[in-house]
Amino acid sequence: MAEASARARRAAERRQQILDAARTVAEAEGWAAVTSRRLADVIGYTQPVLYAHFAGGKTEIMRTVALGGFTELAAAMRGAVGRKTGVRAVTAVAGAYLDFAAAHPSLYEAMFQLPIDARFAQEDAETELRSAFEALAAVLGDGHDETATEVLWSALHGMSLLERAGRMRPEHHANRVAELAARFGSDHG
Amino acid sequence: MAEASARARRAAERRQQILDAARTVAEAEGWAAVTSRRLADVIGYTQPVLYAHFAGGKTEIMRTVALGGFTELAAAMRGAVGRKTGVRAVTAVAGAYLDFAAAHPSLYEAMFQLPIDARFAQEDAETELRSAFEALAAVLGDGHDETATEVLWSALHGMSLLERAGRMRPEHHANRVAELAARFGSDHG
DNA sequence: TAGATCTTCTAGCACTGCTAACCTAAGGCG
DNA sequence: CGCCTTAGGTTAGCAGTGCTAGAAGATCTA
Repeated sequence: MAEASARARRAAERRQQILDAARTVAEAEGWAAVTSRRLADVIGYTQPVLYAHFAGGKTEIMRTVALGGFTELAAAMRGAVGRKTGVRAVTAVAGAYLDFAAAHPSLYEAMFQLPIDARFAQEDAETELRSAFEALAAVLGDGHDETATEVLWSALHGMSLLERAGRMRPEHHANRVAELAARFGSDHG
Repeated sequence: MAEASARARRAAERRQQILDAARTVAEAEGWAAVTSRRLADVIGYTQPVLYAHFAGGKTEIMRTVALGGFTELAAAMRGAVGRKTGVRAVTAVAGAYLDFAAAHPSLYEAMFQLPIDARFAQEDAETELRSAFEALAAVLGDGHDETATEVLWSALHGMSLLERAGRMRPEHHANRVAELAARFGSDHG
């Protein structure tokens, strides 16, 4: 028993090591640099060990990293909003969202570029995704169905990607957030 | 001279062949299937021929395909809007945009996932990009600076990606377009 | 017809994700 | 204690990727 749990613990530790390595390398050099040989090197083992912990290979590793990202994003949004309401709440959540995407571009990429196969506005979605969606829905206040939240999410997602891709004028970042908050912070039929 | 132009014409034809092949294969099987060997096969030559026409390799081929996509997108948006104004114009342009993205997912992917290195709201941007941006700006009417257009573009871009990724409820597509039009079709300080 | 040039191919490099087969070290048990 | 099973790790290799150097072939020029 003690042996078995020790075994399991060591396995869990290495599993976490792999995830940490993947995220670290990805953030530093992009996902293209996250190769199986590279990860094996970082954790001090050889390639096939990765497949012992993640049968799905690189894809499953990315997916796991991505789910952790949703948890972090949800926390960041909730922390930024606090007890604010209306335009101020939307401004806060938008700022937190865009800051998160800008600070962890590779993590964000894994979260959205990857087919995680789940809708946000759906009860049986992964709890990580659902939690992030609800943090966003909260700022729109009552009287709004989930459609409005989907649209707000769309705008934030698109903006973060276009800003990162250099398609938006960087000096107008604050203006865009204000514009967005004005259009989503007050009511519309 | 006639020989030289014949030579040039044949080169241009093969160049176009390569672009067509890339787009066809990409639309059918995704960009991962667009390999240099595959393209060479389709046009009936061997790999190195591709590099004679596109020194930048696969990246340059994708970039060229992408620029053509912007021209098509701009035309689709202008055609859909016609002489409409206000909420009806935004609805039309949003519909055209999202339809385009849904109809040509791989082309759209190349247009935005690739670092084309240009901002939309910028005078010296590639004319293809600039044209598409202006088609979008037109529906917002006068009295709006380019910030509002950037935000609208963000929302459309994000929505098209999230719908394609399966993160949005498909049956609420029309609701999202209506929601978006309501928030962008009327004035806001 | 001889020579220069332009075009195309063969062959191969260094890399990718992934896997089969072997080898070794540890744990369970008579 | 010593055997035997099993889990964990390794080496070696497959099929595929983008890309390129150098040889061979076709075509136009003089």
